[in-house]
Amino acid sequence: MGSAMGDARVDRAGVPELPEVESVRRMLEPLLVGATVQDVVVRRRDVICASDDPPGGWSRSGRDASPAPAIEPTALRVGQEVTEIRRHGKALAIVADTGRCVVVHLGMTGWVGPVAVSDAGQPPVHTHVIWTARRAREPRRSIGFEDARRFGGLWCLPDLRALEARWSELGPDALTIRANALRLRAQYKTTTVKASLLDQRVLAGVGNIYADEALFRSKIAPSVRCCDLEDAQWALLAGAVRHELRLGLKWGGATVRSFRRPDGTEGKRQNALAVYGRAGEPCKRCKQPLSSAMLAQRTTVWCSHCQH
DNA sequence: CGGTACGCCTGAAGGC
DNA sequence: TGCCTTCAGGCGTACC
Repeated sequence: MGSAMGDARVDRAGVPELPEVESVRRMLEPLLVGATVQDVVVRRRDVICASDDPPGGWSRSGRDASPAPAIEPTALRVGQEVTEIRRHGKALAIVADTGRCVVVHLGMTGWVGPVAVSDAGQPPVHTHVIWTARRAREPRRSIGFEDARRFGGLWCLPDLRALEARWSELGPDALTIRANALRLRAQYKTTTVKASLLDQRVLAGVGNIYADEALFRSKIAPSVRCCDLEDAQWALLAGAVRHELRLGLKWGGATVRSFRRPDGTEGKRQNALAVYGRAGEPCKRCKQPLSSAMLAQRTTVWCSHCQH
């Protein structure tokens, strides 16, 4: 059935946060770097956004009905060679030797990887763009961008300068975030620490799951205002963010739900989550039932006994 | 500035 | 079993 044999399957149903995106990047690197693009098929044009949309932004108004994006969708043109695959926060960029690149956002259900063609020769329904590329002395490979819910998208940029400009509007990458960098960006904010962790302009890469997990690890309540945090707490928080993201990466980017390993067995990371999805269940530290509330428009779970 | 609500979209999961 | 509702989520806009 699938042509994805041998490749580490990352979670497709869970929500891609930084570890999931980094897992995809690492999986793509050996497949695409050094490969020459031989074909580009755009099966759904509206997943391709205009290059001047705001960073991390989805200009819905410019998607469905627009006759054509500002830049031709095939920024990764036939004949170009892929030189690298970058990541910043939750964004990926496939960079070509010409400097042109395609920024990929996975949204909620997005994925990039080998296309599993059906017996009838059809790619999965939600595979919207397919690049066929070939490295010297290797078979042709079809790599697809799929995204059932289409909260994700692709942006075609003309050069690396445009990529850097775009990413400079995001906060520092969460995987290597240092306490001072985080504190300097958020310490005077009157918003809650949870909202700031989710704000990609403050810190790039953290989503709802890892925000709650990092707050639990650092024993900080999600509703605390940034400006009320002590220096020591910023240090704890930055360390907890790095720790949780690295843990997620170690598990192959598994988050929750239908994480499957290449052999089809269930992943184990979901069992390792301390608070996310465990509202009402006992805290792993103090055994008191975990609290749950909407904060920053997100379901938030924490231990009111351990976190202050 | 911040906060709140809503929209986008589909599939999984739960209720009846 | 099958239909119906609810929920999940990143990130934008609109409005207070």
